[in-house]
Amino acid sequence: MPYRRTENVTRKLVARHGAIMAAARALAAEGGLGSVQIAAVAERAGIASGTVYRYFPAKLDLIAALVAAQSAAEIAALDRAGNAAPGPLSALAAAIVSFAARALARRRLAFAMIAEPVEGELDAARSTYRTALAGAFERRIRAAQERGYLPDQDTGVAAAALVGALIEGLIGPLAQAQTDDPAKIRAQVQTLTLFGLRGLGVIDARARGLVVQTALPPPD
Amino acid sequence: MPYRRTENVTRKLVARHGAIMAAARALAAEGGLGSVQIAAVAERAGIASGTVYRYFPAKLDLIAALVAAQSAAEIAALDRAGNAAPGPLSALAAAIVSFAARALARRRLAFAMIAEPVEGELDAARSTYRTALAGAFERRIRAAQERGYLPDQDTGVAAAALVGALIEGLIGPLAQAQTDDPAKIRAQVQTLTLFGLRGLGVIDARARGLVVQTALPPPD
DNA sequence: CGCCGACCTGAATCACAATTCATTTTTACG
DNA sequence: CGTAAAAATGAATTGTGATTCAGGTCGGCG
Repeated sequence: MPYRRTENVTRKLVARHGAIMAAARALAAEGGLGSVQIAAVAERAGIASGTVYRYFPAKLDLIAALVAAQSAAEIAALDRAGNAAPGPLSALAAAIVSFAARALARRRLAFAMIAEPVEGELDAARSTYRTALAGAFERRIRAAQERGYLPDQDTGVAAAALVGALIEGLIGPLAQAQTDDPAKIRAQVQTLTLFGLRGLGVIDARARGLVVQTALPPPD
Repeated sequence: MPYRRTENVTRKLVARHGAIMAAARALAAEGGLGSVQIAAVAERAGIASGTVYRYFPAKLDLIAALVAAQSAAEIAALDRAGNAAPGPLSALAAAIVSFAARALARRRLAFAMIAEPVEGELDAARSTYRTALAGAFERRIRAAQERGYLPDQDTGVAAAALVGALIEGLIGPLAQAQTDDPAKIRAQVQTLTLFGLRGLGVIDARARGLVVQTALPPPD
């Protein structure tokens, strides 16, 4: 048996897988999912285009992996923020603010992941993310509702509306004119958070101090 | 002068232009903008693919025309609904309900027009629609705000959030599971209208009777 | 050292639609 | 009818990227 996959080789393979993902992510962050082309990814990762296919059977799988990773990271952050809050309503507010602030900090990438136009098949990969995101918010909404903090409502539709309002308000084409001025960003996040909370039925979110500290730019 | 473009011929040309647009529209309604392919449009319109190019210099122009027509029709309907209302807030509510009900009645087409993923260039045509739509809502919001019916807020961001909430709640991937049951549809429209009005700062939209009659399916 | 198979390479191939254009058909009118 | 210009046709061309694959390279091991 003249060949055996040693630890050393395995490490190298894993590193390459990571390099491909990182290259794809970087390209998406710069030019959107449309810029994630095999040739470009390969060049960026310092390998030949054919090599990409030794790690991902097709481009679609690469994109799917990218979206899944990003999705998991965002939802984890959002859950973390919520769990650190004292009550259901402030958990909801924290989740919203967390999502909004992170999305704004990486507008292009966030847009690519969740809203940017791409051709058919590819989109299926992303709807997973939207669904997961809405699900995460829906859990919070339901929790608050059950304890009487929110009026009765269809939590599924409400969660979708919340996600839509955040996406469109933050990263959609309509918000493209925004600057990088931190004050403006903070104001935008507050406006949206307020909109979302009010929409869900929170009576006076501002007075209740739910919309206070806009989280700082995320780590990672 | 052996050839002159007669009235008769002109009529035929106009009819063809219309047939092409109609074919494109039908395809978009069935399979989304991705299905709007020159060959398919031509076949549907009963002409050869090359002929399409005698009416539209490029596919992009055809799509742009399609979106523009649809956009104008939707915004006109929305304005009409608003103008028929007695006050600013009910105008806003009427506009929202109008948009929501019409979109639900033609979910696929509405989605194609405003939210469905498509490749780059093509999307530029659509952002016009989103912008126009947000603008229409923003005018209503500002009017209500000026007369003290709504709290101070960034009307641009608020309008975008409203549009986002409606789109995502109505026709986005998250809402795909909806049935055609009229009762459910009405409930969904109400939930979203309520969400939107509350989000904008209307204190008790339901009690004020703003969210009452969900408009019947549109004509056209 | 030398061999083996896993790995990598990147030019060639394939797929898919938009777009072109040489030809054919239609229309108007003397 | 015959002719000229406009219109229409649809097969061929083009462009863009994904995907393949016939070699070349590399790491481990006897």
